[in-house]
Amino acid sequence: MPRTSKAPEVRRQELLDAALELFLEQGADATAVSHIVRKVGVAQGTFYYHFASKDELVDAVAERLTAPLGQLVVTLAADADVPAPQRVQHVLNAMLDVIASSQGHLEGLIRAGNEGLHQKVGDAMRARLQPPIEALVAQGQDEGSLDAEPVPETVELLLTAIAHFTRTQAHGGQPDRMTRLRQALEQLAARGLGIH
Amino acid sequence: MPRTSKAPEVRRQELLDAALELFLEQGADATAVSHIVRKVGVAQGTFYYHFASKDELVDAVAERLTAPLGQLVVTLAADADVPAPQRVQHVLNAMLDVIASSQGHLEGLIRAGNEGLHQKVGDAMRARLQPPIEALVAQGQDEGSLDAEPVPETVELLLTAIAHFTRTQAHGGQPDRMTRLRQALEQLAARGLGIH
Amino acid sequence: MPRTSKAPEVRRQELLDAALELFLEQGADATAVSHIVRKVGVAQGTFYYHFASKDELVDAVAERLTAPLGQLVVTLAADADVPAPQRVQHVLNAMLDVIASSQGHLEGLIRAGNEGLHQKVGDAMRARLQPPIEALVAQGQDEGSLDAEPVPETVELLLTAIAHFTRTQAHGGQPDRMTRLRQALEQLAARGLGIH
Amino acid sequence: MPRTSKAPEVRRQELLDAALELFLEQGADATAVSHIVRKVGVAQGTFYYHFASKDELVDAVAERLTAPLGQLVVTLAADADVPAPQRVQHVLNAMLDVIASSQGHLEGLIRAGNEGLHQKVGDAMRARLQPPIEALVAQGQDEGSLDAEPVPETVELLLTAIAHFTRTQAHGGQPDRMTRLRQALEQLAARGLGIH
DNA sequence: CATGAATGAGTCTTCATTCAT
DNA sequence: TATGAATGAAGACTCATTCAT
Repeated sequence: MPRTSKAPEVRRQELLDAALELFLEQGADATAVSHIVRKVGVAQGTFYYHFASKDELVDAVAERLTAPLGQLVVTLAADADVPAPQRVQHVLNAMLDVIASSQGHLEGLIRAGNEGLHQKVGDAMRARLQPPIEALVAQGQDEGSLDAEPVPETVELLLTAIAHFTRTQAHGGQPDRMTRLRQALEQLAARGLGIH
Repeated sequence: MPRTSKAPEVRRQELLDAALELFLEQGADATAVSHIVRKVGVAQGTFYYHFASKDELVDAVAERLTAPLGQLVVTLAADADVPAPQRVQHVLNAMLDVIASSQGHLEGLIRAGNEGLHQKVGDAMRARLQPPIEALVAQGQDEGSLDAEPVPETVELLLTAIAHFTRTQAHGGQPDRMTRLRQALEQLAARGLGIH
Repeated sequence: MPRTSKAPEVRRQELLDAALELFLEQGADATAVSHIVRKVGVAQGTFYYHFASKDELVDAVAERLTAPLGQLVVTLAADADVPAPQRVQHVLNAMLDVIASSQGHLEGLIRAGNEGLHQKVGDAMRARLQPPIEALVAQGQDEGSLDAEPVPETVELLLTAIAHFTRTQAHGGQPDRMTRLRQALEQLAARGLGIH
Repeated sequence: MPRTSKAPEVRRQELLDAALELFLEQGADATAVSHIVRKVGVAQGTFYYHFASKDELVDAVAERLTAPLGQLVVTLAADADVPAPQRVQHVLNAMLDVIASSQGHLEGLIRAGNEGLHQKVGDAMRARLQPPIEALVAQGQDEGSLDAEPVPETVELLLTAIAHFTRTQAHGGQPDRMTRLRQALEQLAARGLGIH
């Protein structure tokens, strides 16, 4: 009942935070708008002042989950000081490291009932990572330091392999299993991109 | 309201058929049990006489979608007359051919709201295809005609790449796009498995 | 469909009233939530805004049916100006009077299909009446003006006899039958408590 | 599918047995006809060949639960060799003994969801026990060895007290609690019937 | 006597969304 | 900006009962 007014971005942030937490705990489908507002301590209507629909919220959450890794990749992929083949390895290593250390979030993301969000995050991730990596590989291809024809599709396929790595990690893959999977992945990338 | 009795397998089949169709049209989540029975022309209770729950039905549908390709792969992968490396190519070709010609089903499968079924089919597919292909690759590895260490994980990753191919096809990928993707996939497989 | 907003207590009251009426008419089990909301003229969801479940509603109704008699007894049993034995008689008389004049409600309460509510009301009633009466009798016992060992259990049994009186009244017991039953009950109480 | 034909009474018995067991385990309301037939191993329709409705079955079960104690009481109450006041004590003792040793059945009977059956058994019990006991007390009253006016109603009230004893036992009353309750009950009966 | 597939009305409950204040 | 009561369609599932064989 105390009517607490806040700047729109702040409220939106609060709602986003609460939603993310709940989504990871119980799945996005299982999280009702009423849960979210209760957690934040605002009225049901308030939610719809800040988001047009629950769907918009889900998109925003997906976007947010995607940002950190995306930025990291962009940064590393653009590091002109490093030769393309090595840069690819750097990017790949960094990604796998981040993923390996994100089990917390990931576990929530793949829980039953979270298929929708899971898919959305996956798509957003792919869309975000494809361009910088593709550019990097294309450069290597041009220089002749890499050999991966056709470039876009090869990168695409490797990204799905990484997504699978992520999913496996999320499902609580055993350490040794993850190690072998990483080994397979790195080898597949190296061979697939013609890195020697 | 006229009471039409049929053998359980027949009714079950009818329900399965109707469900599959609706799932592909509007997604499994969006398809209510009531829709299915209406389509078949039986009472709601009849559904629950033949399936314990909607979930059981979804599983049955997933199983059904998965069976044909699964059997094909098993058959080809076991053809001892062909050397392992070639057999791998055969299997891969066959799979990609089947997928390329299945756009109808696939399109429905990946529609928004079908994430659950999509996931289930994907999992079932992976579970089904992994063993025969893994065995085949392992044999090649033993013979020295292939080089893919570690075998299981490498196969795993290639299967996810195939899944991505499937998804892309499902999303109505343009012919030239599909061609390049197929090219990339075949090259990735060949290199990843050490086929020369 | 015109949207009429009311204070929660008011709406809750309306729903409670409607529910009570329907429960008495057709039994709580036979009364669907849909009946109640139809009667009040609100949407189904409105019910669940005010009550967490049908069960909570039933409890609230039971509580409500139980309150008046409970308060009366508490008041009379605490009247220190009257000697314990007489006070017991007062209390007993008052209870039987109230019961005798409540046929309307009672009849509905014991109808077939209302066993659940009936039981709940009975239990609530016992829980409510036992303490004040037990205290009263214990006091008489201490003073030596009553003789009822063991006190709690004796009171308990007498309360069940009263419950039976209530049930009989509810079942439309004939006046002369009720008279004799009351006579038997008063005598049983007097003798059982050692009142001379 | 093997069509096993049996004498009607036998089948009825089987169904009755299964039903009783299930009722005590999970409550009569919670026990579907389908559960019962499954347990017996017959088809759904078979049930309706032997019972007109589920309700009739419930009645039959109630009747059956009621029989043993009923016969015992009839026998004891008619034992002309014993003076009425003592016979009353015998009957009371026997009843309480039986009840005290029947916890198994009783527990099931009062479980949540069994209110209907519970009520029915209670009513059947009262109807069965009232006549012989009333006759016995009336005889004592005529002889002048008892003093309980009015007889029928006094007996009625005592029977409800016994029912309460039963319920308490069923609810798993602690031994000392049961002892006190029994003491209170015996005293109430003795005093109420004017036995010295 | 028995089968068992079919019926269909009915249950409680959930939840994204709206709107008057 | 915010409130919060109200909406209403929709959902999965249960179960006593029937009936053609």
